[in-house]
Amino acid sequence: MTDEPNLSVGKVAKITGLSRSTLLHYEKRGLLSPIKYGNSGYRLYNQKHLNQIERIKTYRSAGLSLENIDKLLTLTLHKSQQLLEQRLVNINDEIHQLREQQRLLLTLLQPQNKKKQSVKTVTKEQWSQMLGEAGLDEEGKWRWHSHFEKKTPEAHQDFLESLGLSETEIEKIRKKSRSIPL
Amino acid sequence: MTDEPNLSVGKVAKITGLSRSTLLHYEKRGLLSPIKYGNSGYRLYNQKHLNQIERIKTYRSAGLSLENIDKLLTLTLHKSQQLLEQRLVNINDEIHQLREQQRLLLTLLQPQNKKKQSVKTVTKEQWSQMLGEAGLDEEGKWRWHSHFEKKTPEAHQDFLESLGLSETEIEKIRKKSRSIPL
DNA sequence: TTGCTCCTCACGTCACGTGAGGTGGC
DNA sequence: TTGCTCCTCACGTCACGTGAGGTGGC
Repeated sequence: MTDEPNLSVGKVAKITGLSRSTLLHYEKRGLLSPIKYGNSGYRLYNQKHLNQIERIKTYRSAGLSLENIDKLLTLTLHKSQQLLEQRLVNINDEIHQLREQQRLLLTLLQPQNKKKQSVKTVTKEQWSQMLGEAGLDEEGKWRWHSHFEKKTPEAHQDFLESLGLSETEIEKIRKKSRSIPL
Repeated sequence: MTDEPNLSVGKVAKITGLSRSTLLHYEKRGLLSPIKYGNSGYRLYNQKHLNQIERIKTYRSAGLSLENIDKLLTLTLHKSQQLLEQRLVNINDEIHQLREQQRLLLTLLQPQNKKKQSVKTVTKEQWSQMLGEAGLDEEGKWRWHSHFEKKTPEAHQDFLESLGLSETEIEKIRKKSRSIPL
């Protein structure tokens, strides 16, 4: 029950699911400071180290860099939140980039195959058709756009981008959405 | 009008918008073979090289690795397509990972701020509400799910994931979607 | 003594960027 | 001769992985 260090790297590696080299890497980066003893240089870890490792793992699985994790482990709560929020923004950018890459690939593949042109993506036409089949007429569709735009404008932009529309086309739709009285 | 090599690295860099080091890097990786002349070792590029560079740039902006680009420049059309399609699949995986990271970050930020919990993401409730406001009743919403599921099942899965639903919840919705007669 | 775990370098990965130190052409 | 561009290494980045070569504990 005491917190005496009694775990070797190998054991910690097994417990945490990380590799030995990863553990040593975190140590070199200053994120982890196990106790060394004797002239053999063996490392010993205790429960606090395990907790620290779990925190690091959580942050890593959110895609944060070791540099930022280092800050998160020491900074104030407020600053930490800013870092996490910054990461959220970065993720949005990354997703946008990937979507653009997808669109480019689809145009590159276009000439040859027309059948499965949209692997997992939906086109504007398909979307419109589905809303129609569900029972919405043109006016209903615009009411939907309008609510979407009013409630979460950024998500609306995001959604339109996911349909592969150009910026000018998106702007048109959003403009019209805003002009409709609710 | 002949295709004599007459462009130096610096000029090619300016024309293509790539850096000198990038050009040299592509050369080292075997993607580009400018002509060297004299004992000065100066490189000269011609129009064919410029075309090659444009192809490389296109593939790079689709997120392909230099290794795969090397293959794309030599392989058969069929094999090339497979590589591009593989990249499409990878992108989907990457987007899914980023979405999971977003969800994790939101839960990490949750305790403190409840107001802007969804930066650019829409929740299931919001979505349902918007469809309702546009004029769809419960039955209409399920008709919509059903068409979505039938037309593009993978995109349906993708969409539900983007709302932050759990796998089991998604499976429930898709199952119900499939059971509705169109 | 035999395994097993541990240790410390050091180099490789990926797509470049950034110098350092030196030479060629106008 | 002065700039300007060019050249070839070589090392740094990011988060580790993979040995090599050697030592400590049961």
